[in-house]
Amino acid sequence: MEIKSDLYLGDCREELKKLPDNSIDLIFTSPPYADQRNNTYGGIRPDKYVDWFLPIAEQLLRVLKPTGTFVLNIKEKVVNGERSTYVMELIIEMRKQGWLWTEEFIWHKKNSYPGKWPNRFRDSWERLIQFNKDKKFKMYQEAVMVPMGDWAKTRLKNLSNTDKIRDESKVGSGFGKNISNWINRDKAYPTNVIHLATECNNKKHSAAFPEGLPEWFIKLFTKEGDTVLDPFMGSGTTNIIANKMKRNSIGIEIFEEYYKMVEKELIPVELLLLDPKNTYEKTKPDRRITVR
Amino acid sequence: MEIKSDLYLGDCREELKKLPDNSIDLIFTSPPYADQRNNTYGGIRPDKYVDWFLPIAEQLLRVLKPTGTFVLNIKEKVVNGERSTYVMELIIEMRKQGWLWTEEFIWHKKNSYPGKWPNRFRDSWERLIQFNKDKKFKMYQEAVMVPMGDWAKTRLKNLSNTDKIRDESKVGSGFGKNISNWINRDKAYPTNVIHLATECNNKKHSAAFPEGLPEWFIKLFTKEGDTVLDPFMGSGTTNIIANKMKRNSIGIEIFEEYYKMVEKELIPVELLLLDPKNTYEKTKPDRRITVR
DNA sequence: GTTCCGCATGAATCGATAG
DNA sequence: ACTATCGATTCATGCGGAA
Repeated sequence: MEIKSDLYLGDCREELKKLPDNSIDLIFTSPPYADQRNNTYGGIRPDKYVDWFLPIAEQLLRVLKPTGTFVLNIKEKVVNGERSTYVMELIIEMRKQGWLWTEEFIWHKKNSYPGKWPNRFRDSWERLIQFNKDKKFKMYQEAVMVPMGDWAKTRLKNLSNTDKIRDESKVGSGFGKNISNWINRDKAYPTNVIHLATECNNKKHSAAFPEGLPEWFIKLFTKEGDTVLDPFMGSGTTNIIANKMKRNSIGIEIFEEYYKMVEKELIPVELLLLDPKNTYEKTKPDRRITVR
Repeated sequence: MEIKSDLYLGDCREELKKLPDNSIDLIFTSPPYADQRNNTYGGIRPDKYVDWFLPIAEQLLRVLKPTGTFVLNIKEKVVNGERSTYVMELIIEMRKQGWLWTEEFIWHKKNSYPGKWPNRFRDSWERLIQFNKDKKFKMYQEAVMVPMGDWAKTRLKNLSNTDKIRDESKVGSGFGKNISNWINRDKAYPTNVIHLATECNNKKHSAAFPEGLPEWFIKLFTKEGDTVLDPFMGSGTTNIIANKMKRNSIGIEIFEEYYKMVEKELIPVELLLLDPKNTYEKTKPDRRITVR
């Protein structure tokens, strides 16, 4: 199977128009938050945020397949001691465009930014808002099942390495055959709370979110050969992970430096995928998501 | 110190009018969620929820002290495959009444209700929305501190050079007050994500939330002798915990059976408090909150 | 080779100071 | 009065060098 990654350099308000209707299976993106990342999209003011995002949301609605899903990672900032309301207003307005607000997942960031203030604690969670075009969307729940209970974990630890390799060589289809007989009873469906630490220490690419985050949603909402879009590509975490998981990916980035960086990283990944010996699972077994 | 608990039997839309202005330090409540508890508040439909709640919110704004806090425990239900928007609309409308939306805490329910749906996972979190009347409200952060992570113990023994450098570069006067913050510190401030299991095995009453939840917020926003209000008392968890923590409490309940049940439970608590040997801390040391 | 330990830093937020 | 800039605060994580 040939996996493609298409990158666009430019403002997604324009670049999105180049994509055909009903062509995307999953949109996973983290737009610049209000007054954040001022160097790229010019620091959108909280009170202008909804107006700025709505035309983009309309394009996203057009390019998404009816069975597809849009996952929006966002969090409102504090202004003048209060949380801004632009995220809630955005959800209400996007519903008027025709989006269905299916669910809100919580990303719990265990290592949230430190600080002490007289009137508030550290903010350690972000929203992952799931939108759909249609009530009938595709969801592969089995792909993100997690081991149940502690004893299951210890037994997994005691498995031989060969068992682990065989296990992990079957991505998307759950666990490997040889242990599936007894592990099957001990898998549970996850919840709508996702525990992941931020990667604040990665020197190569300091991404807004850890790889595990797009990985989880790509597993849940797409299968191999599907197409993933990130209109605010940034350091390209979504696209790189999508490619490693054998999904086609489309990325749009306004900032040339980021664009070229991602381009450079995606080429080796593609060469790697062409070699049948080098699968994502064998070379990077440690990339498995840790969701509790 | 004499601790009182006043219970009102009736509809809080009427009963709240009996309370004086600016008299409450903390309102902690979990109102009937839309389309539930049909026997009491008549099963408020999601599309009528905001209209139903706003007059109550106005009364709450009136009775709350300017330094007080209102914590609203709520979660929107799924209607027709979509999350309802009434909670978001409520926040937006309450701000127009004069409420400040200070923060949104997440209650992560570790043992959420099991279940499986084709297009959705278990819902394991609820909103705890903090409203205030004024930017200057009272908050006793030290009361809810949690044990620090492991690294801190070793770091406290021999402060790293980084801390000294960071300190000196900013303060200039060497390690003075900054270091003293770290000495003798084995606790850290919590975040805005609260981990508590739901109480699934409480035989007497099926409360909307575990005792630890009101306990945490009572610790955080009140001191002994303050007054806590729950206008939707239900099984009285908030009031009973408040009394055990030596806070005055006011509860309003529309359903007589609940009202009498709470009344019966509160009397023994008050007798207990009159005996100087029986303090909350001595008799119930295990009630301390477990938040991670 | 493990394990241990030092180290840098992150979608943050507040209050004071300056224009 | 209202906005822009700046310093101070503080904890979990993963890396790399040391034991």
